[in-house]
Amino acid sequence: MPNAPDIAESEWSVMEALWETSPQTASEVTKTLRPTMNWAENTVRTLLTRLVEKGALKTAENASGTRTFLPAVKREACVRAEGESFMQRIFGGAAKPLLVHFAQNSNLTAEEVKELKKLLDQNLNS
Amino acid sequence: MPNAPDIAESEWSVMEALWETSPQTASEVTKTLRPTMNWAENTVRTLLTRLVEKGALKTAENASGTRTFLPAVKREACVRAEGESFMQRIFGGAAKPLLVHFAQNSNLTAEEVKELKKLLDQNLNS
DNA sequence: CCAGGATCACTACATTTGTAGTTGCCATTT
DNA sequence: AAATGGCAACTACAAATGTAGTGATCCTGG
Repeated sequence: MPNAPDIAESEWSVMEALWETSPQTASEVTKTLRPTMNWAENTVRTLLTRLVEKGALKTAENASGTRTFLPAVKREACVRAEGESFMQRIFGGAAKPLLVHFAQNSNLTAEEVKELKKLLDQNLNS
Repeated sequence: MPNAPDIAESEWSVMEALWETSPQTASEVTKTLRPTMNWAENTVRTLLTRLVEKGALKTAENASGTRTFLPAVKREACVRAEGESFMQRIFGGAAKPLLVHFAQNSNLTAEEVKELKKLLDQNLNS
């Protein structure tokens, strides 16, 4: 049981909302997402249900007895899993070409470059 | 029309085979992929057809009049598109967090770290 | 007490993806 | 000529995804 279920693209937005703030009821999540995704409430409910089935979310009840949703998996774990899979698919699993690609295709500020270089060094010493 | 069509995971293997060597006939591609993906030839043909529909591949004929396939889009463009979309989905479109993530989650050799740092610097000066 | 909004649990339905199978046609091989 | 082997064009079909709609309940304000 990989503790990071497969999360589809639309589902990811829902997860983000709950990683950001939880627990939330279905309608709260809907409102949270309203500005970005203009989804019908039922759409959000479907996604929530699927995520619970996948084990990505858990449910609980709030004071008023309404069901609320909260993450059952850590964001970091899911990011790692997605990242792994992406790296596998596109870069044959190798981190360096991936880093090269993004390093070359991004406009980083001098500040960011500095931070990244520091991180790279730490990565070595650890 | 973004010149980089959406390429699914299985399809990606087919594309890789053709970016590596092209043109190839359907059965050649099948043989090329045989070791990794153990696909029936019809499976490969289906993927090839879909990729042609998507505009990711073109066809031509070889000397013996058999249809051959070859990329219609550059690998680099597709990698960029996939990368964009991934960065968008998982890191809200920001390159730095993405780079931080992969820098931290990869075991790079001292050599690789050195190269990457150099790249980051170049990225700045350009 | 009754209507209306909130919740839930189902159902719906087109696309995309993964993975083939079936059939028809042609050129080659006994 | 009949059978065989490739190749092409369709068809198949289930699971996953995106995006809802419907019907049953329940609680709440008039």
